[in-house]
Amino acid sequence: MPQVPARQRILDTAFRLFYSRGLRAVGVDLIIAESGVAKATFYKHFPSKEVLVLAYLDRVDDIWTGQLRAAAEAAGPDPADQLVGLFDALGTACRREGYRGCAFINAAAEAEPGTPVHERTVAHKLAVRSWVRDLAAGAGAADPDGLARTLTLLLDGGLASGALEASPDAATCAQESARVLVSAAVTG
Amino acid sequence: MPQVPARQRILDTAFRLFYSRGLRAVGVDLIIAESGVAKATFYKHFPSKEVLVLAYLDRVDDIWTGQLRAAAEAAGPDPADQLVGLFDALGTACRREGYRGCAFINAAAEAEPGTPVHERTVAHKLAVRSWVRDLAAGAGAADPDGLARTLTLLLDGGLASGALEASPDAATCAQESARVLVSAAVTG
DNA sequence: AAACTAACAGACAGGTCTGTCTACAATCAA
DNA sequence: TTGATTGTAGACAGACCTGTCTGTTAGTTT
Repeated sequence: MPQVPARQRILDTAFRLFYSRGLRAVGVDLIIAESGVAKATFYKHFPSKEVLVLAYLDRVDDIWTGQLRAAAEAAGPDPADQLVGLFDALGTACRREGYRGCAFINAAAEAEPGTPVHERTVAHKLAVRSWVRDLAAGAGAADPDGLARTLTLLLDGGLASGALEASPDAATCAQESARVLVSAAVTG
Repeated sequence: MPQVPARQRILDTAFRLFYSRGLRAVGVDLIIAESGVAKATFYKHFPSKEVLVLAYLDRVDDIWTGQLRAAAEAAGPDPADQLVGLFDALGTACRREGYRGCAFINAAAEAEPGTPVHERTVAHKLAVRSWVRDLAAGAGAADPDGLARTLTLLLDGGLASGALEASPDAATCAQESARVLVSAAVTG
């Protein structure tokens, strides 16, 4: 009896390899070898590589969304504080060993528009922005939509920059700018 | 006598295909076929695919840097106006047919850290930020470094978002935020 | 005990990738 | 005319890709 089920081992390995090396750079043979699974087992759980990629993206979505919400809630009950606090998740991510930016942005860069991978990325970004917009509305922003757009721009910029230089300066800078923009949008 | 030299045809084709489909998705055979060139000719001008990719990135750097400077200068002589005006280049880019985001960010997503392609991307982003910092210093910002960091975050965020939804809302929103942040950083 | 399930091991097919190679044609300068 | 340059055309090698297939082993259920 395996300590960890085969499906889980495949997904764990895929998560690590896809994120650190990219989708096209990692073949199923490598995932099969590193997860210590038989090829037939792999294709039983994931009928094609694309299915595995989508499962990987779904897991990333779960994790990242959870981290954003946790960071926001840790900032206290005030939605305006939460809008600033969510950037703590960005700082934590940038500091993490092996950080390579946003898995969704990276995936979209390898997928053509209209493909499931690309659309999953669009859906993820829309969901995050929608959540930020709700916070902005709760904070009493004059233009919740605009504020959400701006803050997600900063967030995506920080995610993209973090992939290039591991310095967390971008994250703290994004957070400071968020503080300025939030207070300007709420009081104004 | 060919109207356009072979080297130019190869580079033009590579530019179009690499940008629209990604580096790994486009093989040299496709570039050779679409540029109407013999394989030996291709490898005479570009000893390896990576050399061609770097030449592609250099061209992107030339074009994008030129567009940023032109947009900045079109905003007038005041550096503070130029810091806001450079976002016009982002709006123009997002509106362009077949826009797929920042070629450098996309390239970095497909390249491992430490590779020439990745380092070329880092160098490009540093060069842009250095130029923005000079503008910020000229505008009399209290913290030119921080302002440059913030504005390039917005810029990269806009470039990344634009790859997902073709709407130019992100660009105008980024510009409005830039206006707020610049005036806050200059007067403050 | 027999049947079923899940997993293992790995050969195989058909395709694509990069890069090298040979052979041939056109142009231009000495 | 001869030779150098630049190009075309395409076969080829060796590696890697995804996905299918056969066959074996171990544990569970009936």
